[in-house]
Parts: sequence; structure tokens; C-alpha cells
Amino acid sequence: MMELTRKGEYAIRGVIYLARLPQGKVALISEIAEATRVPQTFLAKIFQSFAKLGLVNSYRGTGGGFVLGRPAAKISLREVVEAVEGPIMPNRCLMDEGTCEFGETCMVHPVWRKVQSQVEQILDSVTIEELTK
Amino acid sequence: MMELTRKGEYAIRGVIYLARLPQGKVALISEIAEATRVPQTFLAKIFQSFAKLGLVNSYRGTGGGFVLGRPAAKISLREVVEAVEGPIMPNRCLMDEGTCEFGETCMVHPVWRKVQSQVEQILDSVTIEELTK
DNA sequence: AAATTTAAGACTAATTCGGTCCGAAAGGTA
DNA sequence: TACCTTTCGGACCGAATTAGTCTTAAATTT
Repeated sequence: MMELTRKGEYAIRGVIYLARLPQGKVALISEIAEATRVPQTFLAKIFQSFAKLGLVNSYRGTGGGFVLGRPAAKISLREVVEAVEGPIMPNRCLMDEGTCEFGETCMVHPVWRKVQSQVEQILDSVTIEELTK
Repeated sequence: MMELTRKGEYAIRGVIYLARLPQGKVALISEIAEATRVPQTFLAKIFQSFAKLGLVNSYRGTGGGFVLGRPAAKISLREVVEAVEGPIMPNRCLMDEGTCEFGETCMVHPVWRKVQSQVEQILDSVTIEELTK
């Protein structure tokens, strides 16, 4: 239960790779993919979506590639994970308040709430910068 | 991320239903399925596997059905969840120690370890009995 | 023997996962 | 201008997982 998908793993590896680069260094997707042992086209997709979110900056053409959008110390593991996997959501009843089929009588609801907030807290407290060491 | 499947939801609902019954009352799978609004054949599969694990006892023939295998106070939410979803495992690198592709240099490993133990702890601390109230 | 109820296993449709492929667009270079 | 490089966007695809169904068999009771 609760497994991170490969997409999530790959995303984390890729971002850590970028974070380890010297300040301002632009990396080709081919370079990142090779270094992290991730299928290139797949990683490209992931990074394209990250570019939209501002998590990374991308540049096209010769000399182009990817750079972190912010200092690694200002990117949390949670941000990266949620960017690819969607929100931490142990049970769909936590999404729309009231989707819970049995409404107020759902006693499990608060438990999932707690799981959710605990996991969020753990992932919030880890920065990408810490993961580069 | 980290979503319980329907199977997990159904299992929890079914077990709670059993726990709410008067001591020793045997319930038909058709009755449980209807009450919890779960497809009957699907719930039957779930309960069959629970019977093997001793989580419930089953009886065939007229007057047969299902009963909890133990007092609800002695069944944790974790047990029920893991029985259907498998172990709490935020990342496959936590399974076989050493599957972690980048071995000792995987800095994310301890984070997943922490997530795992926190979630386990939360689910361990909730009994089915508490959920019946 | 007949009716009831769970057990076991094969089967299936829909969705998600884990990618690939290709043409277009943007930017650099000669 | 023409050409090269590199990301962007979208369609596509096979395999695995999810969410069930269906059928036949095996207990148990009446």
C-alpha cells in the first residue's frame, strides 16, 4: 500500500541531480536521464510538467536544457512528489468534504486525515538540498 | 498519492459492520454487502481471504455466514488494511534492503522509512472497536 | 434429497502505469 | 537565410492493476 510510482522516483532523482550541479549550470535532458538511469523520453515528460510549474526552468536550442527554478533549499520533497503524484490523499473521502459515503458517521475519516497530515509534514520538512548530501 | 483502493474501503466497511453486530451474531454476505453498499461478489472474495487469515470465521449452509474472528477491540485498522492492500510501503526500495538502486547514497530512503513507520503507528493505534462508535 | 451458503478459480472490462514516437516550435549558429 | 539543436505537445501503445463477474464445487442444515 501507498507506493510511490516510478514517475515519482524518477522525478526525485532528476531534481536531486539538478540540485547537485554547480549554480546556474544547464543540463541536457539526455545527460540527466543517463546519469539517473531513467528512460529519457519519460523523464522529458516529467521535466516538461515541472517547467510549467516553475519547479525547473527550461531553455531550448543549442546550449539549452534544464535548471532548478529555485534554490534547492527552497524546494521541499513534498512539492516534487505532489507535482507528479498529485496530493497526498490516503482516501478519496478526504477530497471533497462530503464525498464520504456515510457522511458524519464515517469514523475512519479522522484517521485518514491524520495519516495525510503526518505524511505531509514529513515530506514538507525535507528539502531537496538536504537530499544532495 | 497513497490512495486506499476500493477493496480496502470495502473491507473496512464490512469489518465495521460485523463489529457492530451483537456478540456472536452471524451475518450473511448478502446482508453485509447490502448494508455497506458494496458489490456482493466482490465483498465475498474479500471476506473469503479474511477467513483464511482468521480475521473472520465463516460458516456454510443454512444459518451460515460470517462473524469476527476476534473481539473488535483486538483487531487494528492496520491489520485490516494490510490484509487487503499488502504492507505499508511508500517506496519499493524499502522492501528488499539493497534494492535501492543507488545503495548507500540514496538519501531519500530514511524519509520513506519514517513515512512508513508513522503510518503504521497511526493505523496500529486504531481498533475496529473504536470505529464502531 | 433438497435448499442454503460459503469456497475456489477462471474470466473480463476499465483504468492506470510506464513508457515510445513524431511533428512542431523555439532558440542558436553560420 | 538555412540549418542545427533542444524542448514542447500530443497521440499512441503494451503491460499491469483494479474492480469486479460468473460458474462450479463443497459444506452444512433441514
